[in-house]
Parts: sequence; C-alpha cells; structure tokens
Amino acid sequence: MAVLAFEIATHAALLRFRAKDGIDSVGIDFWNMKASMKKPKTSDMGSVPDLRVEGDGRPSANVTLTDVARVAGVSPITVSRAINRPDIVSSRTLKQVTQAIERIGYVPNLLAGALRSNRTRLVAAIVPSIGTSMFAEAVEALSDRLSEAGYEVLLGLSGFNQVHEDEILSAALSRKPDAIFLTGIQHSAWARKQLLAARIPVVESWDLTPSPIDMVVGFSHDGSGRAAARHLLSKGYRRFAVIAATDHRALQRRDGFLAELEDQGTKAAVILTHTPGSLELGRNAFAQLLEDGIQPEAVFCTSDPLAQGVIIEGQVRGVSVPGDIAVMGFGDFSFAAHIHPTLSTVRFDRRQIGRIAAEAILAELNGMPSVERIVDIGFTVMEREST
Amino acid sequence: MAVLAFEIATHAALLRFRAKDGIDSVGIDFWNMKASMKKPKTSDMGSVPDLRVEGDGRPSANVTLTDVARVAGVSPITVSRAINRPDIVSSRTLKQVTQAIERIGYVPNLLAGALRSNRTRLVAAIVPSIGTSMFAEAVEALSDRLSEAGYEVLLGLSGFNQVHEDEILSAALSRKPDAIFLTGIQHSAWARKQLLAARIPVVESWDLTPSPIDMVVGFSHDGSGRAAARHLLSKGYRRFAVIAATDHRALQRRDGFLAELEDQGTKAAVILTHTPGSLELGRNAFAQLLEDGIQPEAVFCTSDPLAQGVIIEGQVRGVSVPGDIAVMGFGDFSFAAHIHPTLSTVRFDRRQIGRIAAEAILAELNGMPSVERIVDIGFTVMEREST
DNA sequence: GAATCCAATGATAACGATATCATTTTGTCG
DNA sequence: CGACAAAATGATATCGTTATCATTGGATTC
Repeated sequence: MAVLAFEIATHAALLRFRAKDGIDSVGIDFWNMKASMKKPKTSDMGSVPDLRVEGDGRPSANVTLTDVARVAGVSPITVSRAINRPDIVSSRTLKQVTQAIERIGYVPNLLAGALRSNRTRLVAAIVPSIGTSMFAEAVEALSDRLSEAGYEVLLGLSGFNQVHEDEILSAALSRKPDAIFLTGIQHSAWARKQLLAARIPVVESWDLTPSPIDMVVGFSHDGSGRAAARHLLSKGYRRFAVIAATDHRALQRRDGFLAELEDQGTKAAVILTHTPGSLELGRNAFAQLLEDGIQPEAVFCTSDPLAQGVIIEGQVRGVSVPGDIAVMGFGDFSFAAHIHPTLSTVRFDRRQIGRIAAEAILAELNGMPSVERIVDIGFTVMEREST
Repeated sequence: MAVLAFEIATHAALLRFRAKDGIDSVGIDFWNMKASMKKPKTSDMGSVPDLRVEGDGRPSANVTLTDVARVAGVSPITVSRAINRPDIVSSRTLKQVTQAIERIGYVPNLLAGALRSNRTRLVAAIVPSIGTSMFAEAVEALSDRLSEAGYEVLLGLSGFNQVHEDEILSAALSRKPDAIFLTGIQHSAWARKQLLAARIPVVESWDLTPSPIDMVVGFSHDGSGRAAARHLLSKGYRRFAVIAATDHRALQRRDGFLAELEDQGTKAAVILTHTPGSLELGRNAFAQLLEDGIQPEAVFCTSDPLAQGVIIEGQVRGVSVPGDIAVMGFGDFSFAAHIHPTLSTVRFDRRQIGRIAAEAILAELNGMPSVERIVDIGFTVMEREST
C-alpha cells in the first residue's frame, strides 16, 4: 500500500499545487528566486524572469523542469524529486518549487522521464471493440483502477480481426507500455513472440488457458455453454436451438452447449449469425428459425442482445416466452434483469475482469507478483422468467 | 493524401517487413539471416556484433536503432529514414535495414522519437464513460480513423465528474498528445487555460458553442428537445411527461422540450433520474409517474434506454404503447428500430462525431486546418411505432 | 568534360527528464 | 562541542530517437 501511495504522487502532487494557489504562501524567499535569474532591481516579490508568457507572438518554447529549477533557485533534480517524491524534499524547498511550477505553468513531460527511467506508466488495452458494453466495461474498470495508481490506458481496437490485432499490438509496443491487457488467448505466433520479448506483464482475458503468455483472467466459455444446457435440461426442455455469433468465444459457448446436450443424448439446431450479436440479429435469426419450421422448446443465445431479439420477435409473432418457448441469453447485460419477461442468462462479471487485471498488473509492476497466473472468475446461471 | 501516406509509414513499414517473411524473397540472403544467428564464422556481411539474443538468461538490454544500424552496416539516421520515409532511401539500403530489423527483432521506441521530434502521434480522448454505447461509439470511430493515420488514442475516463476531468486532463497533457478530444463544452477555467497553453488541436464534442476552445463537433440539445416536442405535438398529443437523466446535456434536452411546449402554451410533468439513463431507471421512473397519478399522453425520455424501460414497464402494467401512451426516446440506439413497438427517437450520428473530430485533428496536424471550427452534425426525428 | 544538381547518406547535437554517485547541510548524542 | 549519521541537495551522464547541417557520388546538362 505504501508503494501505491508513491505511485500517484506525480499527478496528485501537481493537482495539489494547483489547489494551493494563493493559500498558505508562508513568506518564502521570493527575492531569491529571481536573484539568480538576472538583475534583481526592485526587490519586491515575483517579477517573473524571462518568462515566455503565453499568448506572445513567438512560438514560445516549452517550459521545462530546468526552468522551474531556475525560478525556484534549486537544481533540476531537486525539482524532479519535489514532484515525484515530495516526501524526501524539505518542506521549504517543496514550497518554492510548488510556487515556481504554478507561476510559470509547468507541465511535466512524461515522455522524457519515461525514456530515461524506462517506465511509461502506460498500459495498453487491446480489445475487439468498445461499441458494445461487453468489453467496454472491462476496459472501464481497468482504466479506473489504473488511473487511481497513476497509470493511463492506451486504447487499441482490433475489430475482431487478428491481422489488425497484430498491427495494433505493434503500434502499442512501440510506445513501450509498462504492461498489456489483451482480449482472448488466441494470438498470432508473431504476437506471442513480441509480447515475450517485451518482457512486461501481459494479461490475457475473457478466456482461460493452462499456458498463458504471462497471466490470464477469464472464465470457461465451454463450461458456461454446458451450464446453460444443464439449466435448460433441468427445467425439462428437450428440443433445442442455438443462436450463435461467430466469434471464437461465442462458438465455444455453442460447442459447450452442444457437447452437454450430446452427453444427454440430445441435439440442437444451430443458427449462426454475426459478431457482435445484437437485438436485430437475434430477431432475424429467430425469424429464420421459425420459417425453417424448426420448433424448439428452448433457445440458447450466445449473448443477451440476441436473446432479447428472440423475445421481441416472439412478441411480434405471437410466440410467448416462456410459454411457447424458453429463451436463455449470456452475459447478464444490464437490461437482462429488467426486460419482460426477465431474461435467464449466464452471468459473469465483466468489470471484475478489468479490476483483477489491473490489480495483477499493479502488483507485478510493484515487484510483488501474485502467485496466481490464472484467475478463473467463474460464472453463474441466472434463472429468471424467460426459462 | 500524400502526406497521410507518409504518416502511416512507421507501422505499416514494420508490418510489411513481417509480412514479407518467407514470401517474395527476391533472392535475398536467407542463408545470411540464420548463418549469423549463431556461429558467425564466415565473414560475410553482417555478422551480428554483440547481439543480445532473446531468451538468454541476463536481462537483455533493449535492441535499439543503433543496433540495427550496426547490423545493416549503415548509420543510425539512415535506419530512421528507412523506417519513417522509406521512399527517400535506396532500395538496397532499405532491404538491408529491413532484414536487420527482422533479424534482431527491433521494436522502435516511439518515446524517444517523440521526445526529439515533439510529435507523439498520440491523441487523448476524454469522455465520461465508455460503459454505454453513447460515447463509446464516438471514441471507437475516432480511434479507427486515427489509427489508420498512424495515431493512437490515450483513453481518459472522467466519470461525469469535473474535478476528475481536470485530473485526467492533467495526466493526459503530461504525455504531450498531439491533439485532444473532449466531451462537452463545459470545462473548468484551469482546464481551458491548460488546453490553450498546450497549443494543440482541441476538439470539444457532443454540444455546440459559438466560442469553442479550438474546434467543436456536436449538435443542439436544446434543439433536439424542441424537435421532439414538435413531433409529439404534431401527432396530436397534449399531455406530456419528461423522464430525464441529470447530466448537463440531458437537462438541456429536457429544457428544450419544455421550452417548446411552453411556446405552445403547454407544460409537462418532469421526473429526474440518474445518469447514465438505463432501462431499469426508465422502468422505475415510469412506475413512479403512474403511481403519482400522472397520466400523460406522451412521454419524452432523454435517452433510448429510458424509453425502452417505459415501454417495458408499460407492458408489465398493461399500458400499451402507443395505444395508451406514446413514448419517445433520444439517441437512436441500435435497438431502437428493432424493439416492439419500434421506438420513435431523435437520431444523431455518434460515430460521425468521432469521425469528423478525427478528420479535423488530422487536417490540423497536417497543416491544412479546415475552415470550419464549429461543426453541427444535426439530428433527425425518427418517427416510428411508439408515437 | 566541367559544371550543376539531386539523391543518398552521414556526423553531431539535442529533446527533457531521471539514475547514479557525490557532496553539503542538518540533527543527534555522548 | 566535536563526531558521526541522516537528510537534503547537487553534478553528471544518459535514455533512443530525430532535426539540422554537411558530405558524397552519380546522373544530367550543355
């Protein structure tokens, strides 16, 4: 915990500086500040020396840490310390530096510091998309936790496309992130090689594997498909259909579902649609199912929006849920518990994936790697009205 | 366009290198490549000097551009050119460099380049949240376009909280992004000052203002609220209610709606709920409305999820839409056209906000700033079954 | 064949911070 | 009060690139 406290010092300190403005200026050697600068004629406080005032004509050079040092009358390294480790600087010096920063409007250049220290405080998050809450919530949780600790998230969107993932990864690695968050466990050989060569914490997510590149946080899609099947079987349904998106994980859920049925000597009609699953696609798929003359007692959809589509298409066609047909979704999206009928689904905690990934990354970066390289966040079947 | 082509050279070039592997090997020294990998007996060109082979025990130092230069037998600056401006390097040199990069597994350090060149190829995007598709889609469109041009997105989540926005902004600016994408037009005085001082393109979004910090891409929330009111009035409804989230923009839509009604001599009951609006909150709000004995003919919700909640709560309570009550949403979320009844709403193109912002940023960074500092993307009333 | 130009390459310094080691100041204790 | 440890500060070198200016060599021109 002590370590974490230090982590946030950089930004926190600067923000504090801002807050303090005007307050608590306890008579510090203002004369001193400019004395070193040029000719200290009038010895009143604070005639800003050679300050490139914003708004002047010329393209004002950047205000650097060295400028702050000059104004504060200390060495650059002391300014660096005042910003990053305020606890090891005398309070008098800290005050001078603080005021100097405020006065000349210094904004630290993390680029330079990162180059020298080899720590960027940047974590790359590569996900297929954030257009649906599926991955977005995990990224949000990741970002929230990391930003508390003074890290930022570099966002990479791969669009469910492995070639693109490699490109995004390449771009991300060039920025030397301190860690990487990835979606899925299927990565190109090239990607794996690059990730290993980068020698940084890597968290794969959403899925499980006995051999992660580094760490993995996820759950079993095969298992959740099976659990869905068991739930429906236990409710007495015997004729099944599956509406599945075509991404890797949705197909795994479908396969798990089918495998469990097969273990019980049953089968299911399968309709494939696109990724990401949506209400519209669910409606279309269900319509097709009905028009194909398939009359299942229960439909398992690889995501909640698809299931919602089935329910709505049913409403429109006079097929009642669960009266005529049971519907089960996956994901426990925020609407699932509140639509009508409420949707039975398989719940897993998207935000937890991001949170745990963040914690694992932070732990690793603080030199206290967690023992768990493989974290199974599990899932729960949520029985609701639709089944 | 030519300029843009250059922009993507960095990553594109590297990826091409990889793609070429094995294929289209135009009589290049393959033997050479692996010969030198281990025992460099033969003194043919490029016997790799002091190469830290990945996988050795010691914490291998980074492979730098200088290492590539040594292996390729050229100067570092030539390697830099081969990567960034392959067109101005001889094809022979390019090939050598390409192979050297491939051979020693060089990953460029954008940090160092950015520090020197003062161009990070980073764009910070600061939005309240990506948990709902509202902002996520805009960010996605922004990221997609920017990544085509060789830029990456630094994600900042402010959580609908201005203090937090300042912190996030501070952190983002320290990374010296080449441009910034912001949500909304309300920013603290400190934020405005910092943004101006940064002297980079700034795009505010989702809203309009005659005096943007730099550029603004959005539409009128007051106007869309008014348009919703006009639509409902034109359909003959006369008793209204509004269910509104409490963020700034939702309240503006509410106010626009009420103002238009007032112009027509009408009023509306208002129920406030939370931000972001959700199906659940919509249900609750509508339930409260009914329990309060309010019996409007039409309800305007400041977002589609709220409206969907109203429809569902209606279903459950036997209040039919639009038979007993008309419902209008806002945003034209992807489900709006596909629920039952289909949802009348005010449509605006979230992705277009991101796209236009990206184009504006790229234009500005390429020294060809667009004349338009204020882009109104407009909105459209979508009349569907629910009204 | 000399003059000229352009394409290709190189040498050097610099971007702005921090790691490392060195030094000065302050505080403590007998 | 002097000795010594601890706290505070400083000097210097360096991270890995690219900006800038300089140089080379071959092609083009008349």
